[in-house]
Formats: sequence, C-alpha cells, structure tokens
Amino acid sequence: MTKYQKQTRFLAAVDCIVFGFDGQKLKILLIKRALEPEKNNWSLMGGFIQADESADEAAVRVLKKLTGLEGVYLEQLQTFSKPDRDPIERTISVAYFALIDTQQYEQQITDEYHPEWFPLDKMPKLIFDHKKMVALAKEKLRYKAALHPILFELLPPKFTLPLLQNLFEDVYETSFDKRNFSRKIMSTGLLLKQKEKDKANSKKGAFYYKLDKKHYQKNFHKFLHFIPYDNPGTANL
Amino acid sequence: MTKYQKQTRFLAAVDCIVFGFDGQKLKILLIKRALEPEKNNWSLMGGFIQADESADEAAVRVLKKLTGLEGVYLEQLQTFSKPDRDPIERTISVAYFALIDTQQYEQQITDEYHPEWFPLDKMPKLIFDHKKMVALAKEKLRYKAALHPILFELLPPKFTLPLLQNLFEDVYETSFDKRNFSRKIMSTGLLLKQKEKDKANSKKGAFYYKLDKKHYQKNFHKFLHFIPYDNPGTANL
DNA sequence: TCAAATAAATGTCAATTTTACATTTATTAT
DNA sequence: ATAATAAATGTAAAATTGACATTTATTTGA
Repeated sequence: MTKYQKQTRFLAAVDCIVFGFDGQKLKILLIKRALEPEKNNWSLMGGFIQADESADEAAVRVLKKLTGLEGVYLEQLQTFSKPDRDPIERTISVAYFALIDTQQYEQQITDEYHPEWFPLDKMPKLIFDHKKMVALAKEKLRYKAALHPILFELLPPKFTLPLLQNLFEDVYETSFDKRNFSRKIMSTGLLLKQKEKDKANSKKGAFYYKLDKKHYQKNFHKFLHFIPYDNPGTANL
Repeated sequence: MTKYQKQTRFLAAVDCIVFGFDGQKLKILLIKRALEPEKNNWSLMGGFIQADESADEAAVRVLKKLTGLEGVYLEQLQTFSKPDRDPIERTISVAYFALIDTQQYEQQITDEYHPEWFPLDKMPKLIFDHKKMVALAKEKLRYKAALHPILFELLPPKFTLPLLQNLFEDVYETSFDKRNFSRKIMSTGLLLKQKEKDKANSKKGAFYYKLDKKHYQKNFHKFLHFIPYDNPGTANL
C-alpha cells in the first residue's frame, strides 16, 4: 500500500489578515473576491494551497500576489475547518495574520486586486467565516503584543513615542499616561533615541526612535505586560 | 460551476498531544502506530479528518477512540503542512493538545490501543514531525499556563498546595519559594480551602483545595505571570 | 506517653515596580 | 516678543515581589 486509499481529501486554503496602522487607527486590508459565489464581496486575502507548498509558503505567495507585499511579519493564527464554511466545496483554511508598515509598503501594494484598508470598527460584511478570523486575529494581536514587541512591525523604522503610544492605545482601546508609558517602554532597552525630530505633528517636535535590532532578537520574549486586566477578548488564547 | 475544479485536494489529519501529571512529572501519552510505514513506532494520537466533521470534532473523536477519554481540555495548537511530512502521501495535520487529570481518567483509558505515558525528558523517537509538535505543545503550555489557570486541568478536583507547586515547578523546570508561591496562588482568589487534609504525603497532612468554579470562568484571563523571565522556549508564541 | 521526625503552614522586611499626578521646555506662527 | 502647541520630564505613595526561618500538626517508635 502506498496511499491511504479510503480517506477523503479536502481543499486546503490560506487566508491572511493584514494589519496596518495609519498613525491613528489600526486597519486591515481587504479585497473583493474574484470568484463566484460572493464575487465582489469583501474578503480576506486567500488562496488555495498548492501541491508542492506548505501552508506557510502558500500564505507568503498569496500575500505577495494579492498585495505585492513581501518580507513582512506573518504568523499562523488558527485553522478553520467547519464542513460548511465554504458553501461551494468543503475547504479547510489555515488563517494567518500579517503586520506591515503601511508607509514602507505603500508603493509595493499592487492595485491589481484593488485591496482597501478598513478601520476595525468600520469593517464591511465579509464572506464565509472571515469575520470570525478577524475577531480571532485581533484577539491574538492584543494577546501577543502584550508580551512581545511585535507592534513595532506596524511602524516605520523611525517613529516617535507619541506615535507608538497612539498605536498601543488603539490596539488596546484604552489610554495610557504619557509619562508612565514612556518610562515603561524605555525600560525595555529596545529603543534607540535618534537626533532628529518629527516636526510634522507639533511645534516642538518629537524625537525619533529606532528599534535596537540586537536587543530586539535577544529580548523578544522578555517584553512587557500591557494587557489591561479587565480587557475583554483575551480569553481564548 | 459548483466546484473549485482545478485545485489539489489533500488528506487532512489531527494529532493530539495529551499531557498528564502523575504528582511528580509532566507526562505525555503515546501510542504505537497501527499502520505501515513506521508501524509499531511511537506516535501521537492521530487520525484522518472525516468528510462530515471539523478538525475540532475529529480531535475529540480520535482522542475518544484511542484513549477512551472524553470531556477533556482540548485546544488547537498549530497546523503542520510541509509537503513531505508524511512519506506515504501528503497530509496536512492540525495538532491539538489536551490536558487531563490522570487519576480521574485512569479507568477511562482504553487499553485497546495500549497508550503509554512518557515523561517529557524520556520520550522515545516519534514518527514523522511529531517531535516538533510535542516541542511546540510544551512551549505553548508554558506560555499559556503563565497567564491562565489551565494547569488545574491536570489535577484532581481536590489537590494540595504542595502538589500544585510540584506541577508548576515541573512545567517550568524551576523551583519556587513555598511561601511566595502560596501567597501568589492564593491572591488569585481561585482556590477554596477544604476541611480535609491529604495525609498520604506527610505526617502533618496538607489541606485540600478546590477550584472556585465561579471565579474560574470569570477570572480566566486575569491569572498570573509565572514565566521565569529567562525561560527559553517561549519565543515563538 | 513522650520524644523524635517529618513535611506543612505561616510572617516580615527590603527592594522593586506601578500608579497617579503637574510643570517645564522647544519650537513655530503671529 | 508673545502666544500657542504638543513634547518631555520627576516624584511620592501604593502595591507587588523577592528573600529569608520558625512554628505547627501529626505519626511513629522508643
């Protein structure tokens, strides 16, 4: 016997939740589905896994094809496998989430499949179970970012503390005291103060910071505990 | 068109890492594989996903069939999908981990497939990529148990503080100060002291505690931060 | 029944971390 | 030069953590 003869075979797909940050709001990137059914309805970036690639490779490929994005932070989220989740034919989908610096990738984003950014609180109706995927991705982002410095993936290489704080505040839907936030972040030793300032948002200007790449790798698992304790939506991870 | 005609279909399986605790050591349950290739070699509990069930349902079914276990803590871990992970035919596997109270389920465990317990540091060679799955499961268990009270799933309904401490110490491969451990655990408000003592392990006897089920649900996401900061193997989650 | 042995239970103080809160500073525009 | 704007910064009280030793309940055997 060279095959598991009697077993059912399934279609397998990947779906990517792409997060970006415009300086104010966390957003996700959606495209209009190309196929029937639900053609032209909003969808995550998805595609079928090919015979010669792993799900990870498929996610990279699909993301590249639909958005032009490459080399971004990409992490497996969860697999969705209810028999009826795709009405045409049963498809098992491995969901991923990606974090991108919208500025850096603005040029790269291909318009071929016209992806559009949506703030999380103004999402259109999504096809299939994509709403659930987004909800889970948001939860996992919060959960993980509370312990690991992944939110920097959403920022340009040089960023200010006020910008970073905006990001954290939007992700956790809360607000932090400026002084305490700054102290906590700086205590990680992950940020390097630059000499230049960003003068776009204030008269005084805010100093730029960069990630200290050396410490970043080494201290990835030693980050902060940023979950507000009464935060909902961190229960399932 | 009622099908996605041109796409490849894949076998899809589930594999379960079952954790148990014998009072001293964290262990996992393995069985001997029933099929060629690698027949009789040690394997996680696995099985193919059927046409009418989700991966979650398959995991429950497979666990029941191979071990007799039912109603246990079961959580999706990650999907493994390298094209060559199963040498016979490409199979995408959704891995799960389960936490069981070995005492309670000792009777339930079916001997039909003769599962055996192995301490994590004395695991035999496993088939396919199961070693990776176990490594990831151990990592995720540590990670999650640092923030959520899931290790109680490994204990009988009534347990002593010394037993609980043994469990934490074994999971994190470290030791805690008895007084500080007790204070930290009790501060969660999750434990209810019982009137009886366990006299099996000491002359004085140690009081039993139960989980406060009401608080358990409510405070699931408010647990403690138990990760020793220099703990390796918490980087990928 | 008394003494010895065993493991459980408990308390305190110093160090660290977190929280709450208001003023000063650099720069631009008028 | 002055006003306006947002950035940067410090401090004291409260809470948490970490380090450390003694007392207590019970059993067993002298």
